[in-house]
Amino acid sequence: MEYIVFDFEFNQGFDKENNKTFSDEKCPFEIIQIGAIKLDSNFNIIDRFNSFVKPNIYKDIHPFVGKMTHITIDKVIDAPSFSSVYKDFKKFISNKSNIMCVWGSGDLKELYRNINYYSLPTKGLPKLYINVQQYASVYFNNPTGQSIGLQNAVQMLQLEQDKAYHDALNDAYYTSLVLKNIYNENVVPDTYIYTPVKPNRTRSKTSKKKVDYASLFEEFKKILDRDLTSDDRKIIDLAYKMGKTNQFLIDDIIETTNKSKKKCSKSKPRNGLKYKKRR
DNA sequence: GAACGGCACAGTGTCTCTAT
DNA sequence: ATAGAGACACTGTGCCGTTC
Repeated sequence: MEYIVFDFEFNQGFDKENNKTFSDEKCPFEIIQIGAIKLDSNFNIIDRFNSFVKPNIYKDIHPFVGKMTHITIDKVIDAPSFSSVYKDFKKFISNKSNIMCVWGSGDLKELYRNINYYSLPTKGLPKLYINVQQYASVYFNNPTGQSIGLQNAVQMLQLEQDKAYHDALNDAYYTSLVLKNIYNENVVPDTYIYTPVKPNRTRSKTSKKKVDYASLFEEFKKILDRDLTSDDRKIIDLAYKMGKTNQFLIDDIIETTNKSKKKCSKSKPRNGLKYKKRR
């Protein structure tokens, strides 16, 4: 039994004319590099895989991706197609009973999404996988819901960092080091079941509600029977948003309605202000 | 039977983090 | 920049029991 630790670099669509990111719903992240490390059962490196993938969905490298990964269009333009690299990658995996190891579950999801996009067969891909990030978060006692980054994990383990991050092969290498260092009997492979993201679960920009400030200010103008100053507008805006949080409702008011009382007893009280400015 | 409250649960929105 | 996950807070809804 061997471990296949892998990592991908992705590209996204970028509209140069309008300076905007766009995405194909079927495949928002196109794989442009596959890097992998093969480990034996004692976590010794026995093989490596590294290949760029010629972009087909998004023909240019997204500036954000280019800046972070240092991948330029020149590096990938003559690279083999995804189907060709995928075929080689499956050869590298070699055995269906090997265990796939990945930093976060996102890479696996995107792998399957890319495979589905090109209608390629998944037969031969191992079903068992280890999400190293998940186990690392537990290992470092990260608060629930807060997953640790790869670089942080490597730093916390005081491992040598002689390779650049955000390179598929290097990141796979660092992931394999982390796995080797945190591995214990509690680290058990899980079965990966690909579930396509339901479009209605993702937040759509069109359904997001906006505050009708014109009507809101007009209403206050009528109530106060005067024009509003810029300070008035700021206060109204803030009060409107804070009001929606119910943060200044106190027990006495809550007890008047049983429904609210129940809700408050069920929910943990928050500390401090509930209203925060959005990023 | 209608109205209401208690309760449980599903759905939704927000925040914060990660990934590229 | 966008996408996604997980935690949490809150809302809506349906079922059931109680009261009038």
